Amino acid sequence: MTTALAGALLAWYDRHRRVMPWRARSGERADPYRVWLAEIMLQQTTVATVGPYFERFVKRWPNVAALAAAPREDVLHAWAGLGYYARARNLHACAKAVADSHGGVFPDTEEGLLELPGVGPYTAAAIAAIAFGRPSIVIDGNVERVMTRVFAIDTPLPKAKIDVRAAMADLVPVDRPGDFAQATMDLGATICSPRRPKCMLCPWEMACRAHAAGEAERYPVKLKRAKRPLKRAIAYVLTDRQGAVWLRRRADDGLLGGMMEVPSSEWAAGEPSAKIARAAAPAALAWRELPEKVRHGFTHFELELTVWTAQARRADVSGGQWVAADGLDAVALPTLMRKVIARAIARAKGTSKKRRPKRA
DNA sequence: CAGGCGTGGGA
DNA sequence: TTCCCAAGCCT
Repeated sequence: MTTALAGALLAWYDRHRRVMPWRARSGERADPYRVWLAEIMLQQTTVATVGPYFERFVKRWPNVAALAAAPREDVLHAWAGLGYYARARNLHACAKAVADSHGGVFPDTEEGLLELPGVGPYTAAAIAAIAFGRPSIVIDGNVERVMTRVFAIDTPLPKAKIDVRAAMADLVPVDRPGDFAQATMDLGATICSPRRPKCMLCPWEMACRAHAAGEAERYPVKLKRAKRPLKRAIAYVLTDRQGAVWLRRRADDGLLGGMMEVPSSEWAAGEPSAKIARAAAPAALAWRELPEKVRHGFTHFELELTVWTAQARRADVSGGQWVAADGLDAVALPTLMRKVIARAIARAKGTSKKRRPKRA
């Protein structure tokens, strides 16, 4: 059964369907591998950002078997810059699980999908609906916003998800669950936006209780977030005579897990003392401090790195690896580390004459 | 279960 | 500048 509400949304979706590389054309069956890959990439990440990454991944690894057979380092490297690197580690683990334990075929139920690494409640429901036509209830941030507005749900997030799920129970049309899922997310992304929602264009305008009360923007109700603390540290960029940079791999768990880095002192609240800076340096060398610091925002804190550079011989350090300047694009460097290295190399070449406005 | 976990863009 | 956010998952 399709309710009037769902019908109106699907009609809107049919008129405004957005073309995206991971989306099946109207009437065509979606490829579970592409749906899965896109859903993982889209977690907390914008469509615009994901686009080029998705294209590169499917071109290089056209199916789950190919991805499972790839060295993990290649996957991490291809993911570099996209953020939330646990996704990349889980992506590879998931591909191997599907290839090794499921005969190369994705589970076609919500419960089965939920067992896979990196696949949580949202992603399992989304794949089940979009790739397999299961009538699952798909709730992401967009859907939360849409539904808390339509039904005027005042419960603060994340608790509101319970109420949203209940409100949606009779809403999912069994004949087009995948389209319905994508339609509710598209509605949230394009019409029912966090600020200044375009209610006059919304297929649910007449039904929306928040809009009727003139307070759509008040939903969803959420608690205020604390301000992000600032941490500081020294980052050490060692180069050899040929310009190769000394890198090492971060531990597999935690921040930027499994990715490459330049060494740094402990990331802490205060300004690192000269003593700490020397003690944390990977070798006793003629270090030079760059005048411009590197700032980088993480989800829960802001980081300010002071960059120290030095020229070294390979015998000065052990462990890690030396990567030639023209090979840096070929390793799994997160954006933060690319910024630091770029700053150091620009400085070494004397090309960092970045003009900045004078400050009082 | 609250907090850890990236990044880039828009207001 | 600063804040918020964007198709969440894991522990």
